[in-house]
Amino acid sequence: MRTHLCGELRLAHAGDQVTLCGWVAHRRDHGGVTFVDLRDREGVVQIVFHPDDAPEAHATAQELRGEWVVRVTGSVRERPPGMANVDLATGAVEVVVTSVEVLNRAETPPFVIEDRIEADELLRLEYRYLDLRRPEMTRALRLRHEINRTIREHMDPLGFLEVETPVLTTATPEGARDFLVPSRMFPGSFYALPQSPQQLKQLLMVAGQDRYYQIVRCLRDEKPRADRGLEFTQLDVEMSFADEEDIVSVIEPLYARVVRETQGVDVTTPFRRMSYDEMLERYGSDKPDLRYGMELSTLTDLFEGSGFAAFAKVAADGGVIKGLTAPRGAAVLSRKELDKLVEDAKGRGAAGLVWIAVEDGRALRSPVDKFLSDEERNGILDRTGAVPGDLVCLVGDRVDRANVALDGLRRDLAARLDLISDERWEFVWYFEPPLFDWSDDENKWVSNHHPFTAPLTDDLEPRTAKARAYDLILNGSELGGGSIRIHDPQIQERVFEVLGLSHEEIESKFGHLIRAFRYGAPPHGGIAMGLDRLAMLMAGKDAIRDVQAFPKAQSGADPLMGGPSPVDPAQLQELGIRVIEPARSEGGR
RNA sequence: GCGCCUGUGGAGGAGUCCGGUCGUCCUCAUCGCCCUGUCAAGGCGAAGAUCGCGGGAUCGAAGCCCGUCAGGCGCGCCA
Repeated sequence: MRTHLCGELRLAHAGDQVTLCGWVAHRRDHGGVTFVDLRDREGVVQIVFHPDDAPEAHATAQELRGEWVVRVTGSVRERPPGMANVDLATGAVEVVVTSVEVLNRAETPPFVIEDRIEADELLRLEYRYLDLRRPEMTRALRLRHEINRTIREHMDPLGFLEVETPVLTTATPEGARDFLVPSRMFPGSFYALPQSPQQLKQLLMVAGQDRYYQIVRCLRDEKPRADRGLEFTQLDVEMSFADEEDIVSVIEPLYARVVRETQGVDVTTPFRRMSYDEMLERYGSDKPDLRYGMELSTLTDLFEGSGFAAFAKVAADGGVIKGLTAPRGAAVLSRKELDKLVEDAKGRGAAGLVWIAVEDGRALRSPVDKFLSDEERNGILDRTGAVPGDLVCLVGDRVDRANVALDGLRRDLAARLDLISDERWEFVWYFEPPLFDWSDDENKWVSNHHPFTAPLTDDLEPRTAKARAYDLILNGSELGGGSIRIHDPQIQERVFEVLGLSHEEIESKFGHLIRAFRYGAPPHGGIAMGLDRLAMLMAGKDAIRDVQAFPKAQSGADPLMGGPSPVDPAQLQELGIRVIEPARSEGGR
């Protein structure tokens, strides 16, 4: 039907006779000569209709409207001198049309199909098939394709087998809320959609499959965010006879390659590494953005018995005084903005925030300056390294709350002070996170990663035990994480003990896995990497929606297909399901 | 579950604090006419809206109050 693609034509094609198919992106009618920008997936090329040379085609060209689908035949020629369009990949040439055929007409689209037009998010989702025609969105789809292709090219020679795991699986009590699928064959019972193929990939290791990977859809029925949806895709990996270094040595070159191929940037390997504790100490976060500095300092000892009562009390009660220094912050931020920082810190749960503007001659300007001794003033300057023009922000609170507040502050200030470079790709691993977390809700210890995560040492004291787990962070986003798994039944038993699980619970929740492990489980470990987020970062976007073909709205609704929707009563009958409250009235969407 | 922001011709925005002169304006799209080298073409003209929805106070509401729906961002939740 066609000989070439619109977007592929170059100077080398000059003189060629071509037939193209595509959508009318723009029509420029000069009364005589008429130009049309013809678009397909590969790009846009200018086609020219001359009234004298091809009167019939030119007449048809007058009728053409935006998004009509046409097929044209003509010859490629170099554009006349001075007429080239350097902004267009095909801009050196144009196609002189001899005949044109309208394959389909189109209604006027609800928004212009152009990158620079920012239509309403909802409208874009409703008409996703039009939104995806925009070159920017086409690029996003291609980016995902390239990432997937790169993964397969990387994993195959390393001996990884791509194995599919079921979509209909079993509800797990741990972790996120499951999406449930009612069973017709077993009325009253439900399948669950996978939150991840965690247990299945471990079973594949027991099955002797050695190295497994899968690009797999996972689903979690939790409130979506800009960087996390109800369904998402992960690169799931599991390796037998593997330790941390084996996992890292598979993932690092892959991610370096993705950055090289999609950004044209060489990132250095090995990636930076930090212990979880060090990361929290230095950045107040388990996913710090290392494209800029502003590391946190701890000043607790400086305020023991201080004249500044608020900090003295925090220090006495076992809290911490931590802070960061915003370069040029005092020079740039207004008083109003400084007050906003305090409000934001409170909004993040901290008791408050103290800002200290450093002025010339080591003088300080701060609401609390009058409470500080000279020793404290000098201590602050020395410990933080602040120089005139800088802004020092201090938070005194329980260590977790201080970290949360300062992490948020650090991110906000970096953006406000323009410290973030779009061209830097700062990977960092953390290792040795806590094995357990205390759950206030359940009033017991729970697994930080999951119950099969191997402890770092014999220490299983929940307050201090560390895990053989790891996370990879890029530019302040968590890309993924995993762990070395327990293969020793006795250690597994002790972990279950800490988690307060009875033998009955263990049997009902994890019986199949435990049983499998009795038949010769190899030492193994793995990792799961979020691909939506990776694509989002590589595309320079703020939301994973922008790198998904058909995303849902934040409510979980699907504006394109109209789901979720009520179903026919007969369908419910068959499943043995009665709806208690009608989900939502008609037209409520 | 909670907090914040948004909703105005087909699209994006201004107008909303401080009610009357506002269904007023800008950019794009649409329709018509003109134009033989533009490329976000240009010129002239036209059409297009119960200001998300419901209620309330007011002589009077796009604007104020209450409720509600939808979208976005965040907290809780979730790796």
